[in-house]
Amino acid sequence: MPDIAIGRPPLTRSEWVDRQLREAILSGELKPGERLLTAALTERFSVSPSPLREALARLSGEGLVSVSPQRGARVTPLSLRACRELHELLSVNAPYALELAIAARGTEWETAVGEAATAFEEVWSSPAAPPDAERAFVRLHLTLVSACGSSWMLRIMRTLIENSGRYRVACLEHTTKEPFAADQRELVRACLSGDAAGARAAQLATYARTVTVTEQLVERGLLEVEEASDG
Amino acid sequence: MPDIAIGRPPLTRSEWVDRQLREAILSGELKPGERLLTAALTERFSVSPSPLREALARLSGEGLVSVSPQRGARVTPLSLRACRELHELLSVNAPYALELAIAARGTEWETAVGEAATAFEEVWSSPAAPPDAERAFVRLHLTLVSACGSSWMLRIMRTLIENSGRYRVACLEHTTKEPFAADQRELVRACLSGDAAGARAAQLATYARTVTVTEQLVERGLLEVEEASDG
DNA sequence: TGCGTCAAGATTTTAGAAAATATAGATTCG
DNA sequence: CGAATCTATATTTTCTAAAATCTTGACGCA
Repeated sequence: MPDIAIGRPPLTRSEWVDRQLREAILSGELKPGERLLTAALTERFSVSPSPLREALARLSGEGLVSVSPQRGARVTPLSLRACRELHELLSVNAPYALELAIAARGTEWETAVGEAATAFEEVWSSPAAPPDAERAFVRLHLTLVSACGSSWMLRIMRTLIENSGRYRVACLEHTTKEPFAADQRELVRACLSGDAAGARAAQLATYARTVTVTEQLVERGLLEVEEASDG
Repeated sequence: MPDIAIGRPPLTRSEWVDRQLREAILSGELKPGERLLTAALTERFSVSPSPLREALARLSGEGLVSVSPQRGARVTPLSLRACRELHELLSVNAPYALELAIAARGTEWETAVGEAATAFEEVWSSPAAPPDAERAFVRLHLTLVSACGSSWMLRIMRTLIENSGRYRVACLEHTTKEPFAADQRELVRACLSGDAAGARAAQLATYARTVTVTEQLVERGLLEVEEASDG
């Protein structure tokens, strides 16, 4: 009966497992397509099936894991199609969210953005591991849109950014970070100076880049994605 | 040990409870803000806490129920703010989804739309109960965007439409259906004739109408919404 | 050899009860 | 009398174990 494996439980075990799993998936430790065996996970996290299952249900709702009714759960596979869909949705929603955030910007938001940008810069200007870089990326982007004033928008953006992050991490393992970092620098500059058009352009550039790089990686066989099963 | 209370379980009990709860919430039987007591629900559905809790976790992921860590779950309250946010998001995403669907339209889609439109007309031209009307509405709109080719878009649209449906049901209980029905007729006509601009206009009209009517209902005290708690 | 059937094992899913946590009411102290 | 504390109760949350379901591989038959 080890109290709790490591790190403090946020509140409930279910929530704690949720975060652990999310982190493991986003970092790529649990690989796309990998089966999520109840037995293995209850052992790993020292919890019983109930909270584990609840966490899986939540993650499934966000698209990070896929569950088939009586066949268990697995980390949602990567696919070119999903990559394009996600970034298409981001292209539609993110500019709008950012526009709202910029229009409503205040000192509080600006300092938060500044801090997130600094953290981003520190990680991305050093040879940090892709998962760490991705964490900073997600933080920066969520901070940027946090002032949009719409909790539904935030919910959707969070889901989209997290899911797209899985592709970004994959990209960063095979290509240079520079172009991405440049996009984000421009994005932050534009946001803090109220340049909505510039911000929009920078956002779209990053999304397009992620899709392009992903496509290239798949072409070169460096990234395995789910084969399209139409039948 | 009554096998299963009523109606056949789709596959797992968890899924079955999910659908029952979803239906009860969307129809307004379980009212906004109402507490969802574990004991009461396990009794009502003749299931144990495990599948119930899993269903609640999923519904919470879609915004239909709100759970506070150690304080239980409740039907997510209605609020003017959420209503505006939802329809703003619909205004951004739905036209895009519909544009894709119209561009990719085929005979299969057209017949499905036709059937959904017929079912819609039958229900909306008679004095049916709002929940029945809403079911037909959701079906029609999901069918319309089903051909968009993006499963992520469908996921988001489904969530948005279902949540906005709670406000539509509330509206229909106090106002005439006519204007809404007219919007949908125009929407269907435009879609089937490939008129993307007209379809977009009809969509936006419905969304705007829902927000407007909701605002009026709240003003007149006919609809109770969560008071804005900023602290 | 190829295909359908059947057992054995693995895995998910559920139940029922126990543990942990929050809530409300009564009590005591200042 | 008011505030804080404590106790009893209600509720959520979790665990253990059992039931249901799926998967795998072997066997028999055409």
